[in-house]
Amino acid sequence: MDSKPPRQNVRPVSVRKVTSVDVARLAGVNQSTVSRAFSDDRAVADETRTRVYTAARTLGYTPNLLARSLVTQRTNIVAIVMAHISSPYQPYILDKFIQELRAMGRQALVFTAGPEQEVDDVLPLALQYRVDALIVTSATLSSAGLADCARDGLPVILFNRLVAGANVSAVGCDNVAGGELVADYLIGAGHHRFAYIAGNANSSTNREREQGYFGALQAHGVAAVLHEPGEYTYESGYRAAQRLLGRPDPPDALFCASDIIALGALDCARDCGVRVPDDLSVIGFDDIPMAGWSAYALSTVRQPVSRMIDATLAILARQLDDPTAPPVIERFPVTLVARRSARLPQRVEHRRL
Amino acid sequence: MDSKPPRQNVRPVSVRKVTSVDVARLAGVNQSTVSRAFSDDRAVADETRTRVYTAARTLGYTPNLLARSLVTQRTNIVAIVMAHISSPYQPYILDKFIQELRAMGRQALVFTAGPEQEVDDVLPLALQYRVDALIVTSATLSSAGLADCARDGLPVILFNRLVAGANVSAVGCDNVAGGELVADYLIGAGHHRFAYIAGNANSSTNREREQGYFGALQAHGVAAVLHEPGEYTYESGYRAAQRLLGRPDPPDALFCASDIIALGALDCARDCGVRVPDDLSVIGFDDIPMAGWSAYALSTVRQPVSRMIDATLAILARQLDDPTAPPVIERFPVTLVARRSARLPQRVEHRRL
DNA sequence: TCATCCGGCGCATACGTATGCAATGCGTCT
DNA sequence: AGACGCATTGCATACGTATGCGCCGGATGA
Repeated sequence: MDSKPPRQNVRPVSVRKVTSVDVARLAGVNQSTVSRAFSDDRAVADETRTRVYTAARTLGYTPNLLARSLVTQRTNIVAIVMAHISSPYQPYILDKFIQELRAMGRQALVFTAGPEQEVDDVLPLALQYRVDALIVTSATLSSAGLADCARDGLPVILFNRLVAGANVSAVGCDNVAGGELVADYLIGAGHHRFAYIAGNANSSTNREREQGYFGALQAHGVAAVLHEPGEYTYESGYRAAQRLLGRPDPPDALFCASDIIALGALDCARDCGVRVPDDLSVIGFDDIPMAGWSAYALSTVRQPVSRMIDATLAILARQLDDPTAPPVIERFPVTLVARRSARLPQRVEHRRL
Repeated sequence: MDSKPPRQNVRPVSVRKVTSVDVARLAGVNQSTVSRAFSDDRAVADETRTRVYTAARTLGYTPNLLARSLVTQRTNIVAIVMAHISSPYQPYILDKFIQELRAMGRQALVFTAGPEQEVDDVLPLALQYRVDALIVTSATLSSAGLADCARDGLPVILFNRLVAGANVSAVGCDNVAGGELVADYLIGAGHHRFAYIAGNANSSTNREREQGYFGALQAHGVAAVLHEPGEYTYESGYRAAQRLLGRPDPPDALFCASDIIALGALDCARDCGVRVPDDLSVIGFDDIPMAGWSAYALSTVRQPVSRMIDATLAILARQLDDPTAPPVIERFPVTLVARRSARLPQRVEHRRL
């Protein structure tokens, strides 16, 4: 009775394409009923539902989310655009995002911007897949593409980044306050010769941390501060520290734009025979896991990453729910985690005596 | 003349859904021509093509890859299933995979298996999105789901993992030889009391490395070897080292199943006042970037990661090209990178004298 | 000059699912 | 008893693109 054309498939391997129609036929129902049974539509009798499920199981049916997305106009896919994942702060964030998104029933399509690549280069790719939203962790100062996306109703959320002009949501920490915290701490510890190793110059995080640090130092009457350019890598931190420590007038207090930079600086100090924190205090930013390792015991500024990620996803959910919701900018407070890479401020030492 | 029902959209925000039909209308051609113009089908005149392109640009048209995938039966999406990305060896791999996949014109849908989650749990999700292939980096000994996938013609490639029984492709390094290398090296350095800190017990990498290490030691007549269970984390390595160094008969040679474990062990030794490598030699596996940092200078076994990833993608391309291609298993040789965390073998020391 | 061929394009249909609407059957209320 | 409401299901169509087939016109060959 099966009058299908013989030998349609050339290859013996089962090119199995079980559709809801097949399931419907086996279960003796209409395709629409199968669809309803699988989209937890309550309007289907329990008895029918189980019949559909067993039929689906015997056939090995899996709903095709692409087809579903085509009609529902929702892919349940969120694009995550990052810079190099390699930098050790990113993977933790990425991991958490993926886990949480899955708990929300969404998947993550991950895009990494190459070394010289801008966000705008990978944006078209993401749009082609009709992702529901965009989470951007990549460092960019401005992006016409992002603004376009937001204007078209596609939720865009910047994580730990700020894009000038674009009317998009953003979640970050108070980088300026973090820089100020570090300055106060170092001054309180009685330091006199200050230095800063920068992260990527075109990133908002670097700019803000630098601004807070320099501003607070100036407020305390410190005029001259050494400034070394750099990027967010271990090697960059190492080399910048080499330049600083090789000077005739090396600093005794060093703030690094991120922990990974600070670790490089610490290793350089170690290799140069500079004692930490006796000769040099070093403070980082981010509080990555390695900062707590006893080889470094890096004093650093901690951001509430978990809360920031939760906030990001909350905004995401809201925007997905109501595309007309206005963009939100949330900043979280930071705290200074004192470990052993920086001298303790005087007042703390007094208290200890 | 436009007789569309008025006020279809409630919200003022442009719910722009520009389709190829819209572009076709503006360009004065048929929809199929637009499709051809965008799928580099040569059967379209240059003049027409540019007309289509300009029309698309003015409308802000972006091809809908979901719809395309529905008919072409190809999504150009590859699923990458990982364990925790947090472990510092994974991000580098992930980053490289994503970059290379994009160079191939494919995107990565990343799934992370939770702590207690098996690959089989996330597999259905991946299948629903009709991914073209599956790259699995997660640690699993056996998986019925993977075998099913492979049987259904979906290319599955295991990276640095081996799944018993499943007839799937795999790329890895020679973990057994690596373990042997370490054993020979430590014996050559004149050590007598050996220990091993294991990674996750149910991972093939751990089993193989352990097997090579213990086997070579036995071949050299070493009978008793301390064995500490553990998992692939810094903390686990730290605690295992604590247990080992707290013994009345602590080891003087330690092989850790991975670098991240070794770093924990090194920090524990540092905190315990055990000198490395004078009192204790430590060797890891993987050669993650941190192994080269001067705070650790970890001697370790290096795998040719780049070549392994390239091989993986080559297999992928082949299997996508011809689904009937048989599964391949490739193993790459490893090398021992001698740094300063382990005593040098005697013969080298002799040569130095 | 006519037959042939081919590049270029339109027409129609398929991909797999969701969903509004209608139809059916059953229970309940007046 | 008749009307009405509700639950359940089928029917038909839409989502946006790719592609086989056919048509047309111009170029080429004899």
